[in-house]
This record gives sequence, structure tokens and C-alpha cells, in this order.
Amino acid sequence: MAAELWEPIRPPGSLAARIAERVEELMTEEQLKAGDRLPPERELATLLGVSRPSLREAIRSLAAKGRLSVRHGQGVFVEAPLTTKRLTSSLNSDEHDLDELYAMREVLEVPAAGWAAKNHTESGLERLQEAYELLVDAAGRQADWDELQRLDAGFHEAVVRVAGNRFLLRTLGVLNEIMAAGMETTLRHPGRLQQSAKEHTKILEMIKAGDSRGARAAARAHIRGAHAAALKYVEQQIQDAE
Amino acid sequence: MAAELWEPIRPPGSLAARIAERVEELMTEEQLKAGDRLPPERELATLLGVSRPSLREAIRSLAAKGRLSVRHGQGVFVEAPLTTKRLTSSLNSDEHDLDELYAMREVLEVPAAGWAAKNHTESGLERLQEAYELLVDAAGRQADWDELQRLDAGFHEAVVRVAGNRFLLRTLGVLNEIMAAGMETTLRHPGRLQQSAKEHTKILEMIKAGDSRGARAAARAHIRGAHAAALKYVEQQIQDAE
DNA sequence: GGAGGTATATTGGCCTGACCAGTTGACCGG
DNA sequence: CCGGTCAACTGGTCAGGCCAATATACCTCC
Repeated sequence: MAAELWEPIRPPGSLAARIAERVEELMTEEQLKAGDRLPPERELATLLGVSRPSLREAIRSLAAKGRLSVRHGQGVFVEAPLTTKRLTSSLNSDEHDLDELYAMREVLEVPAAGWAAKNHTESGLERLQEAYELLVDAAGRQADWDELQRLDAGFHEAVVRVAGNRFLLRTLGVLNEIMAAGMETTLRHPGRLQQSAKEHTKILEMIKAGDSRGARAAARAHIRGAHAAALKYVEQQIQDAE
Repeated sequence: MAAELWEPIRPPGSLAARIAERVEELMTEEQLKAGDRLPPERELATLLGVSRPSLREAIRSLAAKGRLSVRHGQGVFVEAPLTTKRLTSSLNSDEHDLDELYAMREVLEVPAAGWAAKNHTESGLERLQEAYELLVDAAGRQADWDELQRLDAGFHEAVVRVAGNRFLLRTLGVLNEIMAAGMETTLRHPGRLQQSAKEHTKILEMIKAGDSRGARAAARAHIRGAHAAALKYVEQQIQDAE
């Protein structure tokens, strides 16, 4: 039953929320660019036909998301969007940090590789092989980083699928989404692409051979390699910022 | 030259920002848990010694970050962290299988115990000890099964908290919810309560001693014991049904 | 006794108007 | 030219009021 069919007809959300939405709209349309100053609160409030407190609530909510910054005595300014994928912002929030996420990947992917070596079915191995080849092809033809990152994630996902634990699969799915949103692929790190390819090959071989211990070891080495590359990537970003 | 030497001396940030920070503090300390309702705006404003508009700005900024949700006529409520929400929806998208569930718990709780043994802080150990004693007390005074299950989950959560990985904590939290919703506690199984108590003691001792390997082994034995009890419990239910 | 409506209390939503507090720049006196 | 003062911005905060959505208790009617 579609209970959502008869929603209340009032304008959506609170006044402050609508104001914030409008301002964000202007920012995506580039009518407001980074560094621009908004009109003074009093003026903007009358322009929008709202009271100053309502406008201030909207400003505060955008400031909380980092889209605006307010400076006492000066005005309200548009901040640069966070599209520059900085670890410091997305991954270093109070939700989690980089080391925790990589530790988690190790916790999840090492047993996944082990189980995959034990439980493999023919069709599962086929899909794994396929994912592997897609990735190798892409690396060989110098595909762009986004595609490489997607195919890399695809290979890892295929491993976990063969392992056959849906909790594990779903959890790693969320983990990968968070990491993909918060940082660029570590494959950009010089030499990492080649090293990663070797490690993938090793993991695949071990799973095919049914060598559970070997698969676990290979997966562990792979995650640690990626972790190390990520740390170097962070270092470099900090240097670039200086 | 240390230009930062002469910073302005005023209290940091705007009033609304300080309020928001305080509320976030309470949330990380779990003094405010997901689903809790905050006091009414008017009341909370006087409690904090601020005006209602200032408080509302703080609430709005937290709402923008998804940490609070305000419902007209009802109140202001604490939201679960974004990661938890994603895990909840993702992990509930499949059927739940008992063996997979316990395998997943083993994957997560074994390293958690190991890390807890390495990383323990004084305050963390105190809370762990406290959770342990609550559980022992309840078992001693024949508390009802629901309470025992809650306190058992509390002890496990305390271990993961000491381990210090927030993603791990949230994943296990969601897993526990699934277990609590989908099955009765395995402690009902005859003799399991006593056995479980022993295993908890062992885990606690190992963590206190800083013995990472020992803690992992104890945690593994505990989960496997619970798994076995769960299997027997299911068997018995099938028999009862006949 | 149950279904339905109504009154009221409680909650957030929004406004007006005022005053406080940093920031800036023009102006004035040395 | 330098330094200080002051006035005009700007956001920061407060008080108090009324409106609107929601929940609850109660009451009426069947």
C-alpha cells in the first residue's frame, strides 16, 4: 500500500531548510562562487521575505556542512566545495579515521579470502576470474583511475561473494563506499598499481588452489600494502598543501 | 616565527557552535543515545543558560549534519550515526542465516578482543569491569532472560569499545540488533549460562593482562560455544514443534 | 464497552525589535 | 605622516510573543 500517496501539501520542510536549499542551489549554479560574500543578514532576510532568525538558522546549517563560513563583523562567505577529496575532511571526521578503516578491511577481507579458498564453486570461480581479467585489462590499457578503482573493488567483492557470507559482503560494501567517497584510489601511488596486480594474482591463485592459509596471507599482505600506500598518499597531500 | 603565539583570548566559537559541540560530546559519551529525545527547546535553553534562538541555531547545525532530527510537535531526537544507518539497511537486505551470523561475529569479535588487550586504557577497563559485574550480578539473582541478553550484549560492546575501532563497534552493534530481534538468547540453553560466565571471565582476565593472543583465543571459544548452543536450541525448537 | 470527536497541553516554527560585540574605514589632531 | 578616535557597518545574542503540528485525556454517542 502506497501510504506516501497523500502527503501533506504544505511546502516541504522548515523555512530554514528551504532557504538553505535555495542557497545551495545558487552555489551549484555558480551564481555564488567560492569566496563570495552574501548580503548582510538583515538585508538578505528582507530580500527573501523571512525573519532574521530563520535566515540565521539556514546559514548555520550550511556552515555546519562547511558550505559557508561566517565571520563576525565581516559577513558570510561561500566556502570552496569539498570536491577536493581530502582525507582530512571526509575520513577524518569524528566518525572514523583511516587506520581504523584499513584495520577493518583486514579483519574482514582476510577471513573472506580464506573462506573463498575453501568454499569455491565453479560458477563463483568463473566470476572471480572474470573480475580479475577485467581489472588486468583495464590496467594494461591505462584506463582512468575511476574505472580502475571500480574494477579493483569489483575483484574484492567477487572474492567476498565466493566466500559466501552475506553479512561480510554487505559490511564490506558499506566500508568500500565510505572509503571510495573519502579518498582517491591508492593505485595512483607510483608503483602501487603494479604491486597491487601481483598481489591480486597471488590471491586468485591461492583461492583457486584451495589454499586457505595462503589466501589469507596474500589478502593480508595486499591490504597492508594498500594501507601503506594510503598513508604515503596522505603525507603527500599534506606536503602539497604547504 | 610563531605567529600563533598571540591568539585572541575569547572563548572559542559562537555560542551556538559551543552548544552543538557540547551536545556532540554527550552523544559520543553515549549519554545521549540514538532515538533519545532532547528536552524541549524552552527548557533546554534555560538549562544551558542560553536563549532559544541560539539553541535553535545549534540544533539546526546538528540536524544539517544528520546527528539530530527535529519533528514539529514532538521534539528533537538523536539520530544514529550515518555509518550505523547504512550498515543497518545494508545488512537487513538479505535473509539472515545463523551460521553466517556466528561466523561474522567470530570474524569481528576475535580481533576486537585482541585489540582490547593491547589498547586498554584505565577508564575503558573500568567500564568493562563494570559491564562484567552487572552481568554477573544479574546471573546470580536469576534475572529474566531479556535482561541477561541485554547485559551480555553490554559486556561484548564494552570489549569492542576498549578495542577502539568505531566502525567495528557500529558493525557489531547492528549485528547485535539483528540477533536480539531474530532469536532468543542462547543463554537459555541448559548450562550455557554458567559456561558463558566462565568464558566471559576468561576474556576479561586476558584483556586486563594485556595478553592479546589469549584474549583472541578466549573470544573465539566463547563465540563458538554460543554458536553451538544456538544450534542445539534451534534443534530443540524443531523437536518441540513436532 | 467501543468508536468517534473535542478540548487542552505540549512541542517546535516563526516573527518583531532591541541591544551587544567585533571590524573596518573615515576623519581629525598632533 | 602617524596615531587615535569615532561612527557605520557586520554578525551575535536576547526577550517575548503568537502560530501550527502533535499527543493525550476525556467525553459523547451509539
